[in-house]
Amino acid sequence: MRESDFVSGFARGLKVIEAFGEARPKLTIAEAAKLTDLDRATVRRCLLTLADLGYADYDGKFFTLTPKVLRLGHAYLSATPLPLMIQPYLDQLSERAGQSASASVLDGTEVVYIARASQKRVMSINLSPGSRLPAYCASMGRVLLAALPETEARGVLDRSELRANTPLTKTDRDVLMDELRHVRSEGYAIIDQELELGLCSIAVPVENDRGRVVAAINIGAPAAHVPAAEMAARYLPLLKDTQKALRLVLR
Amino acid sequence: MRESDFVSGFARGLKVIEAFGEARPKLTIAEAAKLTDLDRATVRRCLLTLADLGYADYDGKFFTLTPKVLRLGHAYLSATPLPLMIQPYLDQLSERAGQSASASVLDGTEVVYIARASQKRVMSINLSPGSRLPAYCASMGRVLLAALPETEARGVLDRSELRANTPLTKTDRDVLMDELRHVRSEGYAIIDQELELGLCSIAVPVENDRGRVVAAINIGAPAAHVPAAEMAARYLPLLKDTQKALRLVLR
DNA sequence: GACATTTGTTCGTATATCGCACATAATGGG
DNA sequence: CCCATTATGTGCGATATACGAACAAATGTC
Repeated sequence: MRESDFVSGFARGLKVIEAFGEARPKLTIAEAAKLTDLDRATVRRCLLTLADLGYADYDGKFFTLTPKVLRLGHAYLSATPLPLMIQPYLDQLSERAGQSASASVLDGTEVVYIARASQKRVMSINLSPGSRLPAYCASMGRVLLAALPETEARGVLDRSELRANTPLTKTDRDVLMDELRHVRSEGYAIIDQELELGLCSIAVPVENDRGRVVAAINIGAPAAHVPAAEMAARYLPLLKDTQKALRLVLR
Repeated sequence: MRESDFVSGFARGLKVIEAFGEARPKLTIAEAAKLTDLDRATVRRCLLTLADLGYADYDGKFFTLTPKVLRLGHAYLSATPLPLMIQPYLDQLSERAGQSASASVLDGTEVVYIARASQKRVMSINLSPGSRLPAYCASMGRVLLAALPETEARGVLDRSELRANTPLTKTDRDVLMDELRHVRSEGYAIIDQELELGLCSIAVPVENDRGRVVAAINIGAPAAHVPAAEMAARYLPLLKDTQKALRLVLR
């Protein structure tokens, strides 16, 4: 691609949108400029553009995103067959398991939730389509990383900031690579409170009809209710059923 | 705002993202150009920019969005406390009712889903955060419009294209204004197959602790299973409970 | 297989945008 | 209340981008 085929104004604008998030519901021009590392004048123009288009509100001091930005994510969710296809299977899976079930894909070092069927809420973390978790300590992340060639998986881990979210979190890259090999041979991954104390999850890859891994699905359960050791016995058959059904319908 | 404070390259790019959707998972440059009414060369630059940033894939012919675009919508969902706060209540509501429950806010003439807890799939329409429905014929839309000053509500209706989605759809603006007054006095709205044949729904407003309406929640059910006349008796108490709980936690 | 049509790509130029520097306005501590 | 600090707004030259047209490549039609 030639350099002139790149619209930097567009790229800058997207960066500004992403500056909003978690702990930053409202931003001033200067804050957004710092977060995006762009010139204040540029950020200002982007924010005013967003406001003009109805993607943001401006009270003279703070900018806040409006629900209209959901159109952008929705463009993906409704345009991509995957979330649409998976959702009903996820609903059924969640119901049969009596626990929350989710589906995700890998994006860089993170897993991105593309669909979710939640049972009662057990996690402190709120998850919805678009939510992201670090891949290295999530069950679906392990499964998706295991599906990559070793060198690529290693690359992702190298780029990941390996934090010990709990005392149980595995943070050694070599240990994690061993774990991925284990996941690959077993066909599923179990996370025992590595992300959050009290939470276990089990995931399997979702393959299309050509055997390519296109996503992962998981079931999460409170450790108090379902010890990690029991996760496989209780939920693996259900997950495998869903996996099998999906393989037949995903092209 | 001065004209020079508008980044048209950014605006064009966003338009290109929104060109993807429902029936358009993959677009060629020419298709996207037609849909956005932009020059082919311009669209091409936007799409190549998206691909370069990882928001899109390009196989030489078709462009498809990647899960990375979910970051954009997620910037709103995670930046805005509302969806996060509501989700667990919605999950509980859905479970108790045994039907899908949703939350939405008003954006122009449409309601935008900000959270959803789906039970088995009963609707032909696929709904997820970011999905939009015309406000005039949706239960949450009625409730949200009823919360506006009369003149504003009327303004929204004037700007709405009132289509008769089914024989039961109310499309007369005066009839709708009467309906809004009724909704306001009763504190809930029921839609009997006005959006889609076979689908009923009931909604109540969600107020914060200062009594301001900040969203709406609803329960949808198949008309065959739950006639419109029974909606209130079956689900209004549950909705009112949730409404009351939310009023206490929303600031 | 030749022709018509559509689609993708390149290029020159008019125009819009960027980033800087400066002006102005708000904020906050002493 | 003043001054230091930080944030916002604006004019301008250098630079990047959009447009339209022309060309190249692919696709579809007969």
